[in-house]
Amino acid sequence: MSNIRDVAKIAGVSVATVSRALSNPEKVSKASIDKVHKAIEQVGYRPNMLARSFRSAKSYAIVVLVPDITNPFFSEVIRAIEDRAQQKGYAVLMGDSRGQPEREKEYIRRVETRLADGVIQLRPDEPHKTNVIPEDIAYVNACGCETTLGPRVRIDNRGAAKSLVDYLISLGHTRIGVITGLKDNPHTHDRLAGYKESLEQAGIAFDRALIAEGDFTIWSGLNSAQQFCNMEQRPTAVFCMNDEMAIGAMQTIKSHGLKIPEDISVAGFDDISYARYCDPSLTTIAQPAEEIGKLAMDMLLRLIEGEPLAQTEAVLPAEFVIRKSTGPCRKG
Amino acid sequence: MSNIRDVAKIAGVSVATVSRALSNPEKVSKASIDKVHKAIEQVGYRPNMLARSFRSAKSYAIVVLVPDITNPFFSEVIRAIEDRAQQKGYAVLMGDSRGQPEREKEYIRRVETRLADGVIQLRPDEPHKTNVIPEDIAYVNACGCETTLGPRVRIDNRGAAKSLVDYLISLGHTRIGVITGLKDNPHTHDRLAGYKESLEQAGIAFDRALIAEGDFTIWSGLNSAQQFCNMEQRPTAVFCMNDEMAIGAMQTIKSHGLKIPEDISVAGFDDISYARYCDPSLTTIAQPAEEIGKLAMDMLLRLIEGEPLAQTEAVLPAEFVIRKSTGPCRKG
DNA sequence: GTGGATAATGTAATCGGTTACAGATAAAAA
DNA sequence: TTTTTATCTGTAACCGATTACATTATCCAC
Repeated sequence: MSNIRDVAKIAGVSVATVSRALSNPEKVSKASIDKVHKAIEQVGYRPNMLARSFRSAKSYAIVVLVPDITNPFFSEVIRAIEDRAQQKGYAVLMGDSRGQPEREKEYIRRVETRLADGVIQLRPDEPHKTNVIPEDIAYVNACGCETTLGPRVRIDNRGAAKSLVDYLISLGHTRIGVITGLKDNPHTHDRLAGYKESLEQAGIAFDRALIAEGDFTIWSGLNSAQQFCNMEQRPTAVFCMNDEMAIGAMQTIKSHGLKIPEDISVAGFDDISYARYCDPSLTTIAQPAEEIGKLAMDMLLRLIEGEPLAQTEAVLPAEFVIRKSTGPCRKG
Repeated sequence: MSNIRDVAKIAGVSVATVSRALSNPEKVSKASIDKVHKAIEQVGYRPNMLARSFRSAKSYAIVVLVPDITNPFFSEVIRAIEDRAQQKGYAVLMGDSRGQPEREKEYIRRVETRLADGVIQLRPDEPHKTNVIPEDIAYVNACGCETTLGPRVRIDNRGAAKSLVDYLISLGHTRIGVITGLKDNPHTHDRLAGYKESLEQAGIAFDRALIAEGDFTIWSGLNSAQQFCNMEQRPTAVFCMNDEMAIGAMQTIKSHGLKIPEDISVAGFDDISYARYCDPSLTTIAQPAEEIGKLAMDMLLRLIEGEPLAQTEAVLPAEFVIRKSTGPCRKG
């Protein structure tokens, strides 16, 4: 492997000139630049970026901490982050924590040990209580909630949930079931607040029996819907806190011989790509995954560069997408 | 930021002792180790891994080159790769090329410039013709085909496709449509070969009109199925070369008022998680994503360590999963 | 007590870049 | 011509670890 000194020797200039020819060409004469490039060509020189990073004390890499990369919503956000990062010359380290605090810690350690310059977290919570992110590392939460601390990008979960439930109520539904995420997940909290707000505004009493706890997996949607289907007085609509659970719920509902939306309306949250293609297509809240990722990356870059943030919180608009899985209440 | 010299000073030992206490504790006395740890605690020292990587000329990172991270099959493989990498102390750099050769090149450059120690490619082709991967970099293809060069992990695409078509034929189908991937994709080639082999063995003539070219997206499945539904003599079964296209095709077929599998059977490939939950659930070939990822990572590690590979090609078994989207031919 | 082996430690070179500083050259101004 | 200024280049220190090599301390055998 050839290094900068080899190139300098061949080109007949000093290492400083080679270095400058590559990173500050405006400080070097055209003649030298030509000689340097010719020499680089000749020996097949590739600068050792590890050395450069080491010297400049910047790794030009960031960590994306995500609970589960196979979740399509997360992978869309990651793609957007990666896109922006690549534009700015940064690499993205995958940090699939699988919900395990130790793994999360491991990745945060990468930042502390200078292998990455910052972290974007794709989880609504603050890092696990035992893994408080050190004050001095650059950090942005890209899946924030109302209660999330630190710089964050989020949508108005409560408002989005409310508008969705408002719509169901406008269709005549009064018994509206909910399949939530895990109880202590802030998204669950915010979206449930929107649900309650909507009911209250419409003068409909809150019924604990209509709340089923899921965990954002298809599987939990399947199970929770079971519970609704077996009730003597079934809900006429079900609001699922993500699309995966809605897809699972639809499966269960159909297997009970019930029709969607005639017997039960179903709505989801996120607008993953399958939402459009399931049967029936799913009414849902479209999160702007692309913008979330881009904006989070931009904020993190500012933090890394030490520039002040224009805003520590960005609330992006979510779009309400009406498809075929919701319809008028038949039972009046 | 404190460095190893600060720690040495506080602990009252030399930097060499501190370094050894951390990486070769068996060479240091217990007394020194204690002093070092106490000092580390005191100043909040975190070793600069960038310096370590630089010195040891290893980045302990690998690049995963993937055409599209939002593809659920890829993200499962990536998760497995990441899992193994983390176990072995390696980081995974996301390389979402979005099919663009320049981006792919950019990521390969990261390896050449020592920012990563190797590459795992999740695309059946060799790197784009213009981006030949240099001989001297550690490289494994995790989505290989019969024609893939270099170390590779793959399934028997041809055999899997054949067994699937064999099954359709055993159900009485003789007009079996195919929605392929892009024409020049090696997977398309291998799977089509399996299809033809099966037909030939059953004495069924190959009919060009039953082949529709897709591109592995849901959207292309939707469109290609359109073509089949409009034929005067429709196929009674459709083999889609991945699950996304099958999901799209089912959508189109149902929208034409046709029943699956009564009027048309549909089969996919990959067994992504939605295959089980779409309506009807999808008959498909389950690729062992987990094993593919793990094995590819293990092979790459051997290459990085300079150990010889036991085998340059690993062919893993694929499982044939029969669900509800396929049934006996009614017209037969 | 002496010699030799073993264990523990320290000094300083080293990895491959970047960059402060100084020196050289050339062009412009006096 | 001399001075000033701008442009270009080179020397060498530096980043923070690892590690070869040298040194010292410790222990055991004879």
